[in-house]
Amino acid sequence: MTAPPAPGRRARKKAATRQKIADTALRLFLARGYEAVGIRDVAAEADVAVTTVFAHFAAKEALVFDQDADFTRRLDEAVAGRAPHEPLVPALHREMKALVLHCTRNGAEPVRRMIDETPALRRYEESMRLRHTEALAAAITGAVDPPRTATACRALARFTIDAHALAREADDPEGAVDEIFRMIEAAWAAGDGQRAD
Amino acid sequence: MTAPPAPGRRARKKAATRQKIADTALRLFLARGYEAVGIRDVAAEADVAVTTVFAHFAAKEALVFDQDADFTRRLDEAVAGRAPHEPLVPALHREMKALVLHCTRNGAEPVRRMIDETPALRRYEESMRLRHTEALAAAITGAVDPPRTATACRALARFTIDAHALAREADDPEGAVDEIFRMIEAAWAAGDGQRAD
DNA sequence: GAACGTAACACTAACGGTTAGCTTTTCCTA
DNA sequence: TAGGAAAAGCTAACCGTTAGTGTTACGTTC
Repeated sequence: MTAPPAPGRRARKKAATRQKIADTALRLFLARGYEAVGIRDVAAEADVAVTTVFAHFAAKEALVFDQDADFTRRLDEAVAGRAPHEPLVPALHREMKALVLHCTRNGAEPVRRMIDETPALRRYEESMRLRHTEALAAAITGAVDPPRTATACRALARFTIDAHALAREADDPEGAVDEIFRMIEAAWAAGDGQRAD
Repeated sequence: MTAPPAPGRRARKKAATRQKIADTALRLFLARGYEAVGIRDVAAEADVAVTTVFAHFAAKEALVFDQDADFTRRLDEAVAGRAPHEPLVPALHREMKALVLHCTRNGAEPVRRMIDETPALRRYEESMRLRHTEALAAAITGAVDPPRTATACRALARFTIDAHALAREADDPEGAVDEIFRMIEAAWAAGDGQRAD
């Protein structure tokens, strides 16, 4: 789907630079603390110019959320690419559970702790969720049959993304996802009396 | 509850300064655009020092969201101060409808349009919602009887705040609140099989 | 394979939000 | 009325971010 056709030296060097920046940044952040490390520190340690850092990452916070880029894509596929006549909510449930498992795996705890302790990173994560929510709402609106109201579709999108946020903070993330999706299932069924205008 | 005991000249002057800053800022923002107006412009036009602006407002974005400060308080009261044995969700529904009405009243459209058009303000609003969500979750957890799981309480808090966000973007805000709360009611009832650990 | 177009990167300088450090003014209160 | 403290001012800087402008290295085309 997103297969690299033929990387080429230029593309490989670009990817390597990006990776070096991300690795260096994460290492410094974990060693000295996110706020104690400046962009200029990262650039110097990675041996690149400050402008190069911003050519690869839109903001300082984005250095921390490097691998979460395919969040939207995976949810889109779970919605649009599900088996014919497979109900919508269980498909979201399944994919969300996989995403939560992926985010709570071993090795991610120090990063997660740093995010939880840093207001700027929490804000950034929440703004990422806002983007994910809007993308998911569009995917749901286009994929639900028979159609539902725009408000119901956008509510489902928000509730689904909420499940991710809530699960990450819960003691038992997997169990939390299941519990929340029981609630979401009921909510989705409750609005079923109404059809899209 | 938060009655000023005896304002005193100092407190009055402080409030006046704060008000002058907020009014000046909003006027300049609406006249020239949020991003085109700097903090130094606001300070100069309000005839105060830059540091004084930040003594009253935590950030530039907070200048726009001045009156929304009692959001948390109103929801808290709706939860904790509701009539004995009044169910939780209808109380939230009622208060949220009032809040949405208050935010979509005449006269607020230019500000709302500015917020919608400015990414920094949208991000800030979402981070305010994060705070509101946490406060509401705590209030719900302490007020629900018989107790429910922590996850269910926090989910209800998030869904409630979602209703606010969704309603503001909907064509018919009041109708959207009603529709979403039908979903929330079902979600809350669905989790009722489980009790707090 | 030589020349051209361009993507990636570097460098400098600045802008704008934000804060620290310190002084001055103004009010409260003992 | 004197002393203390809150409020506001001033200066200077920090830090994330961007614009402007070259410079290098790769890809492509003849």
